[in-house]
Amino acid sequence: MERTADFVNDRVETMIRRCREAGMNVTPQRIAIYRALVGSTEHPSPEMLFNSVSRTMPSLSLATIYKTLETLETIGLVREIPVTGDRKRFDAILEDHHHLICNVCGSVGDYHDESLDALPPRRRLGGFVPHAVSVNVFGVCVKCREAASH
Amino acid sequence: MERTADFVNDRVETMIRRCREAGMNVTPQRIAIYRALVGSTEHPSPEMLFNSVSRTMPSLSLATIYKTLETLETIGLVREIPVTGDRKRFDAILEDHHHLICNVCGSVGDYHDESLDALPPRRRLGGFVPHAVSVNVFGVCVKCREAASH
DNA sequence: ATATATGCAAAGCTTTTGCTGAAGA
DNA sequence: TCTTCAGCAAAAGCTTTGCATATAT
Repeated sequence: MERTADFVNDRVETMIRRCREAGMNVTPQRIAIYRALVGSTEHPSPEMLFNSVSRTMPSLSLATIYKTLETLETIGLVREIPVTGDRKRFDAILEDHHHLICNVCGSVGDYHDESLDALPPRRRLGGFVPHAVSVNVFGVCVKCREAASH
Repeated sequence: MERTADFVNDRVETMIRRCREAGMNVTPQRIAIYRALVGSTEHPSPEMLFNSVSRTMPSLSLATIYKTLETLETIGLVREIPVTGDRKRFDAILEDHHHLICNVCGSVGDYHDESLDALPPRRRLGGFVPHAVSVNVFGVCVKCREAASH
């Protein structure tokens, strides 16, 4: 939870509206999972979400996390992000932005750059029809750099 | 196998040299797996490599594919590429290039663009030290577009 | 009241690991 | 000859699925 309460509440309201429009039930689990995801900047895995949400909702099951993420993905509220490694990672921020991926610890941070947002090739690429562009910058994050210098 | 024989042979020679330099044995399995990977443009998963290489080397095991990919990755001959989905995908082409990812069938194609190669932020990004940049363009590939129009 | 979702447990897949025999240097 | 590797089978880990109960509308 690293974003402002106003931002998160705004997004949650939208999410509730979109669920109703899609004819889906609005359950406490769905709200809590979405709230945790939209409030986080670490692009959590299902397990990370489970650990954080189940603190306040101890009956929550990991299966519900998976089902909810898939459901929210189908109505365009959540997306899986491309990463290497063993766990899936998700994002609830769908606006153009890019990712800083740490080669040491695997953390995924956000990175905003309008010059990159502008670069999506809107033209066709040899028959491939582009919809969206995602830039991954690989390197070493602040924490790992500091840890290495000790 | 979609690249020229000369290109592939060249890379395989380099790979053999690098293995020796690293004090590793050069086995038929390692050569065959690397050859299949460097000769492919589809960024194969371990299973895809297994299917293609075991045609000519029936005794090959999937475990060897995994072990070999990891070994080759540690000496910088291979890398895992960031994708969504259930399977890992690998690339033996380490030079700057980017990926066209099909939202329909999950295929991963190459995409070369010098203007993108130039954009890696060489400066630090708020403490994050960038090493490499990878651009993923999501969209619909030629095959899926054609299939959809029938 | 009815349709939908949750939670549990089991199953399914991909990936990893341990060990023994085989092969490279 | 000595070290490293391949293959097998078993284990481990993440994700999905089926079903009964609980909940949203």
